[in-house]
Amino acid sequence: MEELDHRIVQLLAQDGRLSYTDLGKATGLSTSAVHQRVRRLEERGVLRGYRAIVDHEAAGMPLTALISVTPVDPAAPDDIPDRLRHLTEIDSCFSVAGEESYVLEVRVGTPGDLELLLARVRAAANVTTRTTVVLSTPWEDRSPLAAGESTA
Amino acid sequence: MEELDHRIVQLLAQDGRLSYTDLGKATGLSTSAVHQRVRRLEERGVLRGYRAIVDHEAAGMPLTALISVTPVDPAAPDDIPDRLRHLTEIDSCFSVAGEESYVLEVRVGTPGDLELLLARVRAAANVTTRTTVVLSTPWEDRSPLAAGESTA
DNA sequence: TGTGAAAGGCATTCGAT
DNA sequence: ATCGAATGCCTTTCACA
Repeated sequence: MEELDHRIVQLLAQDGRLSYTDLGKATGLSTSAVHQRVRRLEERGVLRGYRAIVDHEAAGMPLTALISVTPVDPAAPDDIPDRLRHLTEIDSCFSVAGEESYVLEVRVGTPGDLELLLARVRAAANVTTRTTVVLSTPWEDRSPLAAGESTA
Repeated sequence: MEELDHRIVQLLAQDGRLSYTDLGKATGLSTSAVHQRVRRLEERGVLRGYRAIVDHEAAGMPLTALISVTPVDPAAPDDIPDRLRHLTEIDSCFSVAGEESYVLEVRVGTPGDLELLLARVRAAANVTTRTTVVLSTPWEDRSPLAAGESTA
């Protein structure tokens, strides 16, 4: 990825609503030039979309936890993500190397909600769980970009 | 939070670039009414900003890992997040309950980069680490919202 | 890839309800 | 709180280099 595109991605990762006009000023390109570059970045899948960042506390989901998941039956076909996808409290689902198979990042309102969620996770996917409660989040979602090489 | 605001937040969490016009159509409000509500949600801190979602692979950071961090000296004052903040590969930093003190979500380009990052984490914060490599990510960042209660 | 201009849409403000 | 209208700015497209 070229330096100019890199810059554009970086700026949009910080402020997804930057206008093409401002993006042009920031990069020294014309409005239509940045517009074209952004379109291409979207088509290539580098820019996968735009989202509002919601405060979890304000959204009524102040409790974050990490749930490590192990299948009860290691011989069963692994469709665990499919079995868990309907649980909307699961923010992210990672398949991991290590003792456990998956790590789930979840958001709930209360410890009671977490207890219920764990029961639903175990029931839906036939797994055991090990849960780590998040006490505070010094920072989150900084979306790092590679420094300056080409991946053309 | 009221039902209408909830809906607005949900829509913007999915598409942060939705126009107020479209938001109005989706909620049955006028453009200026949704505009005012969004402004208030931003002021209250419910909507914390807008970001472009960047594909990690395309951004040159295809390797994700979770690093559990334990202080070498439990008596030392805990300024670990401050000591780690400059490491831009760290996407998120969670303070957690459990055997370890923090869990870091990191993105790097290669296993070699991960090795270097671990050395920098240990040196910067005087900690030991336990690393879990992410093999694949069935999904990520769904930003769940509380279902339907009032938090006015 | 880049530019600049033209057209239409949208954000933003305001007075009224 | 909501609406509808008015004004600029912005997006989007197009002809051209």
